[in-house]
Amino acid sequence: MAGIRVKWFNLKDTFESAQPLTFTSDYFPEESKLVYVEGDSIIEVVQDPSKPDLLRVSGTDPAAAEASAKLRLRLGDDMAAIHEVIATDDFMARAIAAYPGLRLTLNDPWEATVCFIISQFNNVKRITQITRRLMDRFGIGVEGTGLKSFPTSEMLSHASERDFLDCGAGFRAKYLRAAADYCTNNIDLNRLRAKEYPELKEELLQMTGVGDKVADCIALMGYGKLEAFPIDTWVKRILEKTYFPGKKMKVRSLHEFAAERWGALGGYAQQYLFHYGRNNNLQ
DNA sequence: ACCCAGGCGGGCG
DNA sequence: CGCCCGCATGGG
Repeated sequence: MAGIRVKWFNLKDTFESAQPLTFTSDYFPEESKLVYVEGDSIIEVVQDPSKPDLLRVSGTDPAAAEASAKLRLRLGDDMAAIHEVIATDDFMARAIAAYPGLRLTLNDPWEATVCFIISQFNNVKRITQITRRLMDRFGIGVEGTGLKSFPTSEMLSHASERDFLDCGAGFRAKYLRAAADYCTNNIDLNRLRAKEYPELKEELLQMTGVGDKVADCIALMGYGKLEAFPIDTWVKRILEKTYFPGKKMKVRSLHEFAAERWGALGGYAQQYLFHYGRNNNLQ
């Protein structure tokens, strides 16, 4: 296994940045290893601290494993160019300097939908907990391992609200129930890949339990629409404190501000704001 | 005990 | 429309 050459990529920071990858896969710090399920096989990605610019990727089919890692970890992104565009001020420069290897990830649209429905009014630990229970209970085991695949919408369409409650979903159980039915019977999330961001977001907003923030998260991390700029409580607080001190801003205004400032790379700017702000206790 | 967490839908003015 | 409120659950 030759491995993949990377620059400005940090597996651990990326894994820890509260993306669907965080909720659905395992990271082993002592081995600097990410393990996730792709279809019916296991993919392992290792970033040895002594050789951080060479990723070792393994799987049943080595070529397919590398292709998967490149896609899901967005290894083709030109981070030097992205850093340059989103480093609009000192705050962003500090965020980039703190986590220069932080990347967005590309996740399955349905997985992203489930993860971010669960994420509302919730915390990262519990989002992970609920997601793992769903996988454990409704996913399909991968042969020779203890891991399970992420259940499809069809598989979850057979789950009851009680089942989701038992996984700890709380008031989001009815949203998950509705989404599983909707994505099985009324819409094919994979068919939305061809749509541009504004139209895609409109489609996603049709789902009960998917509002402005969750729709942007799905667009960004499920479809790779880099202009999407999810505004959650953290991002809102950080934007207000950094760019509008003393003011309380409306989400609508902040969307306009972000679009103006970071444009087509708003999603990356948001991920750096979020991760840096959250990990450095900026409020 | 009390507070909050990657928000959303519904109801009211 | 915009604003306000309740909401399940579990960890700090």
